[in-house]
Parts: sequence; structure tokens; C-alpha cells
Amino acid sequence: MLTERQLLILQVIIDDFIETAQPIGSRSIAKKNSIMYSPATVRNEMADLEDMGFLEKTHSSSGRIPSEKGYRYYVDHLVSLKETMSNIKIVENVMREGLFEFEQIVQSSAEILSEITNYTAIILGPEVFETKLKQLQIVSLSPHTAVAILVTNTGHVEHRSFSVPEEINSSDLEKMVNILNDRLYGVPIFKLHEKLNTELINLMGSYVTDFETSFNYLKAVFFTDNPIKLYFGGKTNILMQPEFNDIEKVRSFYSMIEKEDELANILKSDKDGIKVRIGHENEADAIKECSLISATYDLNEDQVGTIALLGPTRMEYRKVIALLNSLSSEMSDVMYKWHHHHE
Amino acid sequence: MLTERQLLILQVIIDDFIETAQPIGSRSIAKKNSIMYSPATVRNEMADLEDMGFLEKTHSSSGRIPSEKGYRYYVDHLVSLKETMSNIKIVENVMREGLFEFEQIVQSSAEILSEITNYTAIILGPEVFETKLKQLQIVSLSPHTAVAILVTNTGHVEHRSFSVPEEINSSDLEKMVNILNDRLYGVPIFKLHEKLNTELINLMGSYVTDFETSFNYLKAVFFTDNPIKLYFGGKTNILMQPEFNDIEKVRSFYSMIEKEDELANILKSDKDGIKVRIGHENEADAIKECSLISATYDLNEDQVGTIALLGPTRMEYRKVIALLNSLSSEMSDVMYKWHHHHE
DNA sequence: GTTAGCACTCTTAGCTAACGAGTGCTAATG
DNA sequence: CATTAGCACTCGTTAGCTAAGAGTGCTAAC
Repeated sequence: MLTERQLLILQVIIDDFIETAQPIGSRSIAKKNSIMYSPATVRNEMADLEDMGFLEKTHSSSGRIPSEKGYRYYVDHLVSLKETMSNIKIVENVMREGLFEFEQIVQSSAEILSEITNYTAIILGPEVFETKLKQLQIVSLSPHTAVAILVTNTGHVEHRSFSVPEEINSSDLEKMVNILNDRLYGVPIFKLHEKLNTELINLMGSYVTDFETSFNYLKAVFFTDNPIKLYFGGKTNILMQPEFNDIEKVRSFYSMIEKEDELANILKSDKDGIKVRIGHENEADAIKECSLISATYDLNEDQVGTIALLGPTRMEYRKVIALLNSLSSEMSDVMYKWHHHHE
Repeated sequence: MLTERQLLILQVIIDDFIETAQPIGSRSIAKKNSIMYSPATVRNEMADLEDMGFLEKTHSSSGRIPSEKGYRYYVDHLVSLKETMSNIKIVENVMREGLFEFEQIVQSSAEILSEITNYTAIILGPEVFETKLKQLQIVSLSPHTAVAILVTNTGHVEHRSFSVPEEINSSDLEKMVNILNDRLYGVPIFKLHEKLNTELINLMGSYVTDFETSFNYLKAVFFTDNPIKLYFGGKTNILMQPEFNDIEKVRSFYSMIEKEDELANILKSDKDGIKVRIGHENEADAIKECSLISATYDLNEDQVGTIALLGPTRMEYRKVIALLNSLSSEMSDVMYKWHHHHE
């Protein structure tokens, strides 16, 4: 429905605005190399593009800026997924640093992603259903305190200190941990709770005295479900964007960033592939002047996490989409290798 | 050198400015209940206070605002350390939530501190020289990867995943870890490195083959000195302060917050007690428009950490100083109890 | 279909005047 | 002699005005 020429002009306007953050007029457009028409012609096309809702004016005699609909069209029709970036291999670089913990890889990737783009990087997950229990352990610290340690086959370590109540026998705990280790080795983390409550609940009673108290206590210590973690990079990058010179917008932005659970829910709901939310397409009010681009990564077709970039609506969509595309397949690769390595 | 009346007026001006962030004129001051003089009298005193450097004008016919010297005098002479707060017991409240890990206690305390004050809370440490090694462990994940876990007597757990190079024999590692556990149990963490390099280096050779590689590798895995950690609370509180409506100041503030090592150095240098750094008394340029109030906490007279609040120079010194005073003794108490509990 | 020309719109910067909050000084007061 | 009333003065703020400039929309010519 757009002519070749309108397409070209729209693209030029958006590219220019992404770079300068300033409205652009017909004269400046006509001067670009790719434009072979006079300012007047461009003006007519711009008026049409505005009528169709792809452009806006900041005031009646200003140059044009892209509307959100304009960005949407740009993203849908003018940005190709196949455009390969200069092939920046983020994860590869991170791993070359000798980082082997998944948490660290993810955190570093988020930081690098934010450095490359100057936006705020957010990584969700990984929530790996194949993660299996490697070892449970309780280290006693004093007569009445201890620390519980849980190790998974991916090298993830969780720990929690707790005080041992008077009424719980420390040798009971020990016995129980031994049994648990025996029976739960190799069980996927997400099945632990279930398995405990069905198969093991009977078994335990026959081994230890004062069964119930100890068991419940242990369960509370080891198996609190921990929420999926968000990793951030470049939280303060938004301060560099000229559209955030207004402190009110900055406040709104950070109020959103701090609601981690809300952010996690938004990102968790993503389907496979790359999703672009432009301005008011975002449900959360606080980021209605931002764009959120996200990509999922997966393991054996199960989606395990999401990578996202949050910046102004005037975002370098082309670059960002290519980057997220490449990073998400890198992440999936790592997940795959990791998984097979620790099978 | 200041008369009773000058003191009173200075105090009223500072208290008012701390509350409103606006310059105050002689008429408004004269209207206050505690002031029994006419605006003219107050004006004369204000002129004197300005001559002495305690007050400033924003322009030649504005009301007065406190100078940094004014705040300094206020803090030194008008704020008493004995003023007890409404006795908010931060740590007590945190621990009632059932948190037992020191990291968590410190983190929660920082968050609460920032909520109470609306400034940014920074807690350094604890750097406990009495912390002792409880257990070392290596959990093998796959033929060529493993995770190293170190537990201290305070329930602190550190872990690090690593890949085991081909040339290292995994049974060597195991033997070595056993020996280390035997010999290093109860050794203060800060002495680990030394002890390894003197007493143990010989011992190890006799037990394992291919000694040096494995040993060096293990050392690298277990004993990378980790920098002292900073815990933050309320990083975005500064956005609420009217003096930070200028985005440039916000940028400068965050550039400082991000330099964690620099911040840590500043706080580490603190001597016992409460230290107040007002505006340009701060060495770091980026926070020359801020005040930094810090208090140390200790264990058996050894200083182990610092609690601080960073906010605008127009800070509620009275409240903040009382709060930090109380929190620092709470922290010291906890450290003491903790230490004896895990003796 | 394209473009030159031109009137029109709106922002920005600079200037001026009126206003008001607050000061500093002087002279009067108790 | 400390205190205060009175008043001229200063300076920031606001509103209104103008000129310049960037850009548009329309019309008429190419």
C-alpha cells in the first residue's frame, strides 16, 4: 500500500531520526544521496505519510518525526532478520575469559550487550527443566546453626543458612540428608518437590525418629522455590538518551526497572523468536515511551529464557534485532553444549 | 564565637532549608515561633552569618541558604550524638524475618536504611578476620568440569565452577582436597593463602603425583581473593531530591555509584565512629554536591565494615547521624553474637 | 507527475516592562 | 545601645513583543 518512493522516504526519515533525535524537514531529506526528488515532492509524500499515520509533527510547521506506527512499519517491512551483524560473538568472548558458571556468563553477556547498544539489557533465566540434582549437603556450623547446600549438574550452587531448633535432632537431619542424596541424585530440580511429597515421605518415617518435624524443616530449608532471576546490564544507560533529559521520564523508567517480578512476567510470556514492543504497545504504563525488544533462547525446543533490550522508542532497531538474534542462538548453543557435557 | 541568637537563627535556617530546599528570607524566619525578633534584626544577623561564611545567597536579593561551612558548623555544634532516634531496630527487624545469612542481613539492612531516609545506603563488608574455614569441597559435574565449594564458620558459601584440564588427574584433586580439608579446618580465611604457600606446599608433593600443576590449579580455583563487597539500598532515591532535577547531576551521581572499588576505598579508610563528609569535603569530584555520612562497625575492637548514606548536601543530618549510630552498634552486636555462636 | 514559488505557521532568541521577594542602609524608637 | 520601621534598591521571574529562521501546504507552471 506504500509506494516505493514513500517507503524510501519513510526509511530515510526513521534512520535519520534514530541517529539525531531531531525532526527532519523536506529540504534535508532531498539533500540525501538516496533521494532524487525535490523538496516539494518529498513534502507531498511526507504529507501523505502523515495522513496514513506513519509520521508526526511536533508542531504545525516543524519537520516530521516517526510515529509509533511508523516504527512498527519500519520493523515489520524494512528490517530483515537475515541481516547479519558484524558477527559479534558475545558469549564466545565471555567464555574465553574463563567464566564457567552459567550465572556469570549470563551476567557478563548482559553487560556486554548493554555496552554495545547503550540501552539497558535484561536477561531472564535460564529456567532449565533438565537441570538435575547433583548433591545435597548440610554443613553444621554450631550446635544450633547449619548451612544447607544444593549443587546441580550445571554447577549451580544454592545455599541457605538456618538455625536448628532445639527439638530437632541433628543426627536425624544427617540421616535424612543421606537418604535424600541417595534417592534424589539425578532428579530434575523442578520435580524435587513432587518426588519428596510422594515417594519419599513414607520412606523417611521408617528411618528417623521424630520424623515429621525434621522432614518439614528440611523441606523448608532446601526447597524454597526461588524466583527466576533477572540479570541487568547498563541500568544507567538510559540517562544518556536525550529524550530522557526530563527527570520525570527517568523516574518512570526506574520505577519499572525495579519491579522485577512484573518485568519477568512480561518477558516470560514471550513466544519463540524475536518480539518488538514499541512505545504504547507495552502494557506497562511506565515504559510507554520505551521500546522493548526481546528474543528467547532454548534447549531442545524447550524455551528456557529471554534476552531483552529496553531503550527509547527511537531505538536502533536494525542493529538491536540483529544482535539479539545472534545472541539468542549463541545462548541456545551454549545451553545445548552445556547440557550434553553434563549429561 | 557565635552568639546565642546567631546560633538559633543558623539552626532555623538550616532546618528550614533541609525541609523545603528553598532559600529563606528574614520575614519568614521572624514568623517562626522560636524567633522573637523583627525581620530587620534577623536581617542584620543573617548578614553577619553570611560574612562569616555560614550562609550564602543564590543571588543578590534572594533569601539565604546554608553554605557547606554552615552545614559543617551545624553538624559539629548543633547535632548531638546522644540524640536517640525513635529507636528503630533495623537489624532486629530483619532477623525476625528469619534471615540467617550475613549477606542477607546486610542487604536487607541497606534496603531498610534507604527506605527510612530516602537516601542511598551503602554498606561495606563485613571483612571478618575471625572468619574460619569450615569445609572445602569439590563436586565433579562431568569428566572435565567440577565446582569448588568453600564454607566458612559463619555460613558464608563461595563456589566456583571450573573446567578440569586434561593433564590434571581428578583423583589427585580429590586427594588434595582431602588433605586441605584436614589441614586447613578452622584456619582464618585471610591466612589461607599464606598457610598454603608455607606449611602445605611441601606436604602436598609427597602425596600426589604431578604435584605442581594440580596444586596451582586448585589454588587458583579456591583462593582467588574476592574483593570486599558493597551492598546498596535505594540506588534510585536520589531521583526524588529536587536538587537532582538536573540530569547532569544525576549522571555524575551514578558514575560514582558505579565505581564500586573507589567507593569501597573511601569507606574502608574510615576510622572508628561517625564521619560526615559535606559536599566538597568529598574527594571524588562526582559527589562534591553530595554528603556522605558513614559509621563503622566492629568485632572485638577490630573494625570490620562501614555503613554509609549518600544524599544531597541538604541532608537530614540529625536523623541520619542518629540512625547510623544506632545501626552501627546493632551491627557490631550481631557480629559479636555471631562470632561467639560459631566459635 | 514534478517542481518552483510564495504565503503562512510556529519556534526560538532577544528585548522590555512590570512585579515581587528580599536585602541593606538609615534613622527613629524604647 | 540594641532593636526596629521605613524605604530605596537589586535581581529573578513573567508576560508580551518583535525579528529571524525553519518548515509546511498550496497553487500554478513546467
